[in-house]
Amino acid sequence: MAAENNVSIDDLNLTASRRAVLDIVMRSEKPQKAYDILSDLQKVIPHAKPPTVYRALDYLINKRLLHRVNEQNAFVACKQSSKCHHGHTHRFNMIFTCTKCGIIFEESNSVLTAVVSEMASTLGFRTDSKMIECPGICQNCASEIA
Amino acid sequence: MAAENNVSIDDLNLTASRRAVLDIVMRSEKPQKAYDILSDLQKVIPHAKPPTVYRALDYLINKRLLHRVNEQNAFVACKQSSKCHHGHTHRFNMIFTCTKCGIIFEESNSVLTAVVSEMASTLGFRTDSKMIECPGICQNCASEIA
DNA sequence: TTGTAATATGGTGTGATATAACGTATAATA
DNA sequence: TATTATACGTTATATCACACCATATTACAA
Repeated sequence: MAAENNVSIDDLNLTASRRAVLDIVMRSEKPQKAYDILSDLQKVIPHAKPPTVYRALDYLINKRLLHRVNEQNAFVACKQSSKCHHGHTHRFNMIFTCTKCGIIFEESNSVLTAVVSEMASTLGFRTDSKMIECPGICQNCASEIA
Repeated sequence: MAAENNVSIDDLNLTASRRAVLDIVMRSEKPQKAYDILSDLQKVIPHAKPPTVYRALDYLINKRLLHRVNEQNAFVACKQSSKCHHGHTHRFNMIFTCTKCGIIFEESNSVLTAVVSEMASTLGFRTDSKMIECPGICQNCASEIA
């Protein structure tokens, strides 16, 4: 397969499909569904199939560039990784997910990190991803309901 | 439909299928998948179909008897509800989920509750379910890998 | 330069998860 | 009784995810 156009920085092998998937996800505020990503991807890589997307997503998640939002079966750019590498990766990030509109808020917090770390270690539990999810309703949707 | 066998306590309308689904989920330590629940359910209600299970699950989750574990697409009995109603329902419960074996640990903690409540209210975010998920690897699986 | 291992991709198919839609039955109540 | 709300039966389909096998590319050692 032609790999002349790959970009490799920082141990990152961004092939055409990986770069395209990363672009698609990063361009959106809200988490993107795999098959929506596929539709967009096919505009650039017409022969792309579901495995094309899932492989790229797996790779990018492993590289900590994307998160999977389990509550939505969807994928979003990692705020921390995309902005900087200021050494905050040991912190826990809370993802508040709106079950109405799908908007998410990703927040890091030292007290959160401390308490979750302690709970996990008490259980002998290893927490690799440092991503926590909390479902709920965002302010916007809450006001529309009321 | 015959509803003579329904049990209604505490505003709870436990029809045959709901009671059976609740039993199936409560009998297991680990979260149960919907189609596994369906298989078990069909031993009691042979004509049960996927909607039968999902309707019962929705109902039981709304009544706070079950949780959905998003990381696993599976369902588990709520520790708090099944044991008692000691007024701890305002607390946040963390569900640590092992991505290897599927075991979960549900823990409540006042510091966690305080910090998450504060983060949520800063964002104007309403957190109804009070369930937070944190994926990782349990001690057992971690030792097997090593 | 050839062999080989590691990685990435193409393409097919299918397993696993979830719900829409429509009709019917029952229960509660005006 | 008529009306409404709720629950259920059933069919079909939508959605999500990956196993599998073949092929292509790269890097590197022999």
